[in-house]
Amino acid sequence: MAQQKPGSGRARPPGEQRTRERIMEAAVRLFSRKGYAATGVRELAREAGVNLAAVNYTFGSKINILKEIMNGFFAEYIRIVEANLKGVEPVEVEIRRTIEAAAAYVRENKDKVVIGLTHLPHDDPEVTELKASWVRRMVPLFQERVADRLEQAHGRKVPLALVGPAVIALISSHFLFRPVIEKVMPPGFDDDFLDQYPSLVARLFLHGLMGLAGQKEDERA
Amino acid sequence: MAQQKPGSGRARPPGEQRTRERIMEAAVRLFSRKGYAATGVRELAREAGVNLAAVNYTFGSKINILKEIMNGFFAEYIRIVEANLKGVEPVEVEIRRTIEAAAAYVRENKDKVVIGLTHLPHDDPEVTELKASWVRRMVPLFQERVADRLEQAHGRKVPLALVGPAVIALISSHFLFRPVIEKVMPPGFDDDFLDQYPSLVARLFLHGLMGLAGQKEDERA
Amino acid sequence: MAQQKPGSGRARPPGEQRTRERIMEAAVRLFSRKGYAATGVRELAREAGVNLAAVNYTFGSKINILKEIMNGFFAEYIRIVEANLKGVEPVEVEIRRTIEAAAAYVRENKDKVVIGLTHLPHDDPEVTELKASWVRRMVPLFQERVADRLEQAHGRKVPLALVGPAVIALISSHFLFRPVIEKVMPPGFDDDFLDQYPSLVARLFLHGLMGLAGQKEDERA
Amino acid sequence: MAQQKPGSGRARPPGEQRTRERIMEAAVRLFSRKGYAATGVRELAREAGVNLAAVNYTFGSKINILKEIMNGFFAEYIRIVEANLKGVEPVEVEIRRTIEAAAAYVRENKDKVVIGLTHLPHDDPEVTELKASWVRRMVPLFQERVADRLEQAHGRKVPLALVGPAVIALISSHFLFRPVIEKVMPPGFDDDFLDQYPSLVARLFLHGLMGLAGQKEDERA
DNA sequence: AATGAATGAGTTTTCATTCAT
DNA sequence: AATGAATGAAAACTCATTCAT
Repeated sequence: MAQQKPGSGRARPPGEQRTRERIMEAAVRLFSRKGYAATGVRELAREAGVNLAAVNYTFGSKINILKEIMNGFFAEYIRIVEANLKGVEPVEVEIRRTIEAAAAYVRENKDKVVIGLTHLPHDDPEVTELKASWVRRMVPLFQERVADRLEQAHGRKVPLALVGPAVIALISSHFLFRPVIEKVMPPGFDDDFLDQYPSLVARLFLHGLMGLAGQKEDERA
Repeated sequence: MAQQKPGSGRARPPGEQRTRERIMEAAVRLFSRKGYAATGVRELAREAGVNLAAVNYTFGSKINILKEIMNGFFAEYIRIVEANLKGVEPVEVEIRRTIEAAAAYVRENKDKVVIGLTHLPHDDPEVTELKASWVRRMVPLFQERVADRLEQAHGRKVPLALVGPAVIALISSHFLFRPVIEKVMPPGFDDDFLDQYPSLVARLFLHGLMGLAGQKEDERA
Repeated sequence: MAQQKPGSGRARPPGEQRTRERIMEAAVRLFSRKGYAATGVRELAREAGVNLAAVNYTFGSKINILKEIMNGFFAEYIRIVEANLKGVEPVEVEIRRTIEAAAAYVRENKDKVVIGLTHLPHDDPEVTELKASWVRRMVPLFQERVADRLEQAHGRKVPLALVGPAVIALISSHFLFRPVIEKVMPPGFDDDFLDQYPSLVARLFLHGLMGLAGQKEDERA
Repeated sequence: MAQQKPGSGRARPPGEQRTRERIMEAAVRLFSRKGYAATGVRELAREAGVNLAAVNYTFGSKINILKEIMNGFFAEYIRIVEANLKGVEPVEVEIRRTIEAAAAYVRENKDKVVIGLTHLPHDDPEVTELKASWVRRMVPLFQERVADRLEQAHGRKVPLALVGPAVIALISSHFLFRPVIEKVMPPGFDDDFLDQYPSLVARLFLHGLMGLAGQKEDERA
């Protein structure tokens, strides 16, 4: 029901098979601007330029669209982490590269990220479980390839419950506040800011992480 | 339809003027768990233990409850910043103290923070403007008391559009993911994690900020 | 409950006893513009500048305000008819004088008239009965002092079920359409139209009535 | 709240596309008895025998039903006027024929007429504008084909702001008061009254109009 | 495969009225 | 005598979903 048969050769106007894609694009746009709950299926269909019934016909139900968006986002995120945190180069180098890659991805997929971060269906067990299952895959990854190696190198434990959420929030924070930032900052402020974004974010986080892992000098706080 | 037998006036024991507070508390709880849009006024009234009509009677409309929560959160946040970033002690000391105070506040007001961070009425101009007006007050504060002083001290500009959102997202990130973390981490993982939380967060961010402001050594990235 | 004690000498700010009057005035204005059902008690209280509860406190219920307005209008209308249709002068003269007086009253009390004419509570037995009881007083009046005398003089019956409603509708018609007329006619169109109004209306109706009562010449129609 | 078990699609026997018509009929009945504002959508749906949501689904909103009724009434009214006031026969003949036709239409469509006459949304600009736009089409029609010709023939101007509203009010007046009349008159009073109605009304108004247009004998008033 | 018409359950908000003070 | 706070009921409308075609 969620998987579409691609080349069924039906007598439909060509280029019209894109119903599914158009709905997805509209959903990403709308969910990220108004939130999942505030977005109606009618509005979604209108924005996508498809028939109202096509939404449920294609995805089975509204919630499946959200799930698909989230799965796409988390899958790509974890792919980036796995591709860069291979454990063959120095931790610092790998971490920096990972964050830069993730930040670049986030920069190009602002909307999906905002959805993944802000959706709060803490009551809907299905969605919470979906999120949890992805996080369960990330925890050992971070534990082995970041936390353990940092502890070995610098002697301090870094708490996963802090840095795990922190990376993702840090990377996304600018885009989470984008609509407000645009109202407040002078136009053109980000002409090259976005170019530097991945590198800036990586430096910010990497230094923070090192500070967390290392130097005992700041114990009294 | 011409003769109506309506409600019967006040019913709960007199002196029970807590209606407003009870609605606010219920709203903070529900909005932070399900999001503003997904929370119905009915549910809100039930959770608060007040009459359905009391919600609109007291607040005029649902959106005003959200506005009040947000105003409360931002007002306190800015109060903390102003109280700690006075410009009399070394920047680093002030920054650390500010973040620790903010993190402690966030730890005690998880729900309000989550609401302020995740609500996405990027279409509702009133709410976006509310957020923007608070941010407009913060920008010069951060500029003068953090960015400028750091530039003087270490010679590098720190981009406000990055670090501004970053602090707030960093401080809140753990609580943003809390429901998922609880499903994934072993029970009891945070017995003293929360105690250390403000200090950990402060160290993480402060070192990151210093890395951003200082050492030119990592220019190629 | 509907009757107020006028000079009770209470220690209230002077000139403030006018609550009742202010509500009545506001009601006449609003009911005539939006209709009884579309006018809310809150709006009424706001327009009158009195407390919300004062409305029900003073009048017992919203419907009583309407009844009072209607009673006032019908009472004055019947008073005019009785005062002018005394049966001592020629019918034509009396009819003309009656209509002119009624039209003058209507001109000065447009709002009340519009209310009396347009309110449609055909389901609310109380209001229909109120209207009916006034009409029951008018029927014999018109029968004896107009219909019978015209029949004697000109030989034809004039149907009361036609001319009774007709007079009142005719007299009021201009004001019933006023808001539309104002949009359609050039400004200033009625600078002296309203002065002539009673006389014009009287002529229009009187001639019509005579045509109805008299000359057999137009039998085939 | 995340999984909803909603409605079950269409239920009534297929080919029963009468939903729209049934709603319209019920609306005409109810609006004319209780007024637009006092008629609830619930009641409307019940009376029409359709699902509650069907009302808004079919018409978009309650006000559109009213607009459609009014447009229908005014369109037919103007059609009658245009068909009969062609300017080829003597004015008197044409006027009489027009009024008789209009009165016959009104007699068969009492409810629509009552709605068109009594609805008072003098605040709702959309409805007032709708009325105004129809009246704007009538004004030149009456001016050229009635007022001008009468002035030529009898030498006196007839004020459009009086006679325009007057015809329509006169023709409709009996039905405006019908519910009251029925309570007051003896049963059976109108066994042939309604047959004669168009001809009576035409005579009443035509003579009135002539009186207005002609003989200077009653100048002092 | 695709859709127009419909559905039951829900939404937020407003209603006229009441009553303790 | 007057009113602020509250009430049950209903208002108009929208929801995601369904199903006959």
